[in-house]
Amino acid sequence: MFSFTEENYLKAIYHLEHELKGEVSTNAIAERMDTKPSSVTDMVQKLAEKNVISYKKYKGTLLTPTGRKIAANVIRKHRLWEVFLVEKLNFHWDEVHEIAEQLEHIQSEELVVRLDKFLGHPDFDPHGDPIPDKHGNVKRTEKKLLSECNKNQRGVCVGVKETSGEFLQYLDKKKISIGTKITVLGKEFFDGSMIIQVGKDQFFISKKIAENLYVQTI
Amino acid sequence: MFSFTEENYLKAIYHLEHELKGEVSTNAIAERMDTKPSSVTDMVQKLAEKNVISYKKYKGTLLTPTGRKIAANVIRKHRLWEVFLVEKLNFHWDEVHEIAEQLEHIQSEELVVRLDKFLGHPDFDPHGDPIPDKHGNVKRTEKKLLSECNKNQRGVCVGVKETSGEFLQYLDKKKISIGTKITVLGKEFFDGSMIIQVGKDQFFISKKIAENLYVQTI
DNA sequence: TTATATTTTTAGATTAGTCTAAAAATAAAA
DNA sequence: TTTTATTTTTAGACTAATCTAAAAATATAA
Repeated sequence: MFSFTEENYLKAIYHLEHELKGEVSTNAIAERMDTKPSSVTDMVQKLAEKNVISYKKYKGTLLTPTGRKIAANVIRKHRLWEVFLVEKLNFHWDEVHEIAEQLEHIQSEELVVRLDKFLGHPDFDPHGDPIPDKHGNVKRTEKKLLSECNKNQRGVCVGVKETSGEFLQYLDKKKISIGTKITVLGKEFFDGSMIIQVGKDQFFISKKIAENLYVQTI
Repeated sequence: MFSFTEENYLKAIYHLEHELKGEVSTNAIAERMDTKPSSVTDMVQKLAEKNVISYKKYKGTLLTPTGRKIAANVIRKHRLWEVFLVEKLNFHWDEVHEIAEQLEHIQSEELVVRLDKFLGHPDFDPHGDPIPDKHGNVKRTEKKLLSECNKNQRGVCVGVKETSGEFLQYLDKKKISIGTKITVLGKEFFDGSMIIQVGKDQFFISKKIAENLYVQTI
């Protein structure tokens, strides 16, 4: 139905629409896709023809509801495969993107249904980004940094900002991973350090740690 | 390195080389790939240029060792993914080919290593075809039909010839699937029927059943 | 508000993979 | 061994996606 390339354009426009909160310019797409503006013009004209984006010359583009659904589905597949790669094949968070970029284009409705079930219907990918549901709807619950949380708040770890090996190893040691529930027991205003609870353990973390952990408050 | 299309050509030539036990003609490739001979000529010239096949005008082609290795690796991925789809996602044997045709082209050495490990280093795919190892070597243990076995022979079920729903349901009922060990307890020369042992059960099967089950004798 | 800079589009070319139609080589039959 | 049939290759054209270079539209600045 839609080519590999067309799907990638739709995905890029989807992301840019949210980042820019409005029409997406030809140049913005070209930069994101690492291609030339003239190529983008050709493609958006083709996509407009297929009614997946609305496009007015010189005015930028917006996804149509159909286009948004297609894009969300590609993103759904991308994130489900990332969960698979991390949870089942033990890849690290920062190794899976390129592979998922390929897997997201595999065509099979049934495959997605079964993969989703196999993974236990996950809501977030290993980077903490929400996985769109089968209708293309996304739980757009803004993730925030642990450092922005206050005393007695609780959150689920949904991702990291920093992805260095040292940091990931630190988290491993502290048994913090995606899905881990964290409670802020105390916060020091002087240096931003915190006392947090993870499972049955309570321990101290520096501001630097708290600034690199994304949580979704609950 | 090699495109989706080039990989498919190499795979087709690999299979045809074994089926025809020698050079593969342009027409044979065209028929297998569902394309025109003129397109095949263009492609084999390109592949010869890249040293993955040897090609003499009007004389057909053969894989070079490099080409054979690439083809075997694509087939390895295809069959590993088929195992994944059947064993982990509970697809049926006859539903997985099309999806595996796509998955076989995903590029990532590490992915194959981990998938193989995750699946427990399987030797056969759900159709009973052997999975080439990482060097491209295949255990070319000719599978044979159960009907060709004699009294007291033992074999591992490695595949089916017939793939109708009724037949697969029959096998399910009798608890026969890939990897199941079968012993021929008796064989009736008059009608080719057999008494076989499967696990602790012993039962009668008709010639028709025995003619549609592939086993590898052990 | 006119001049300048930026963005976007058009025109024409390129590459991979395919096709049709016709020519050339090989194989089979008389 | 000629003739006929089949197979294979070449030549030229098409589509999708890209590019460069130049033109047109829009935005910015003097």
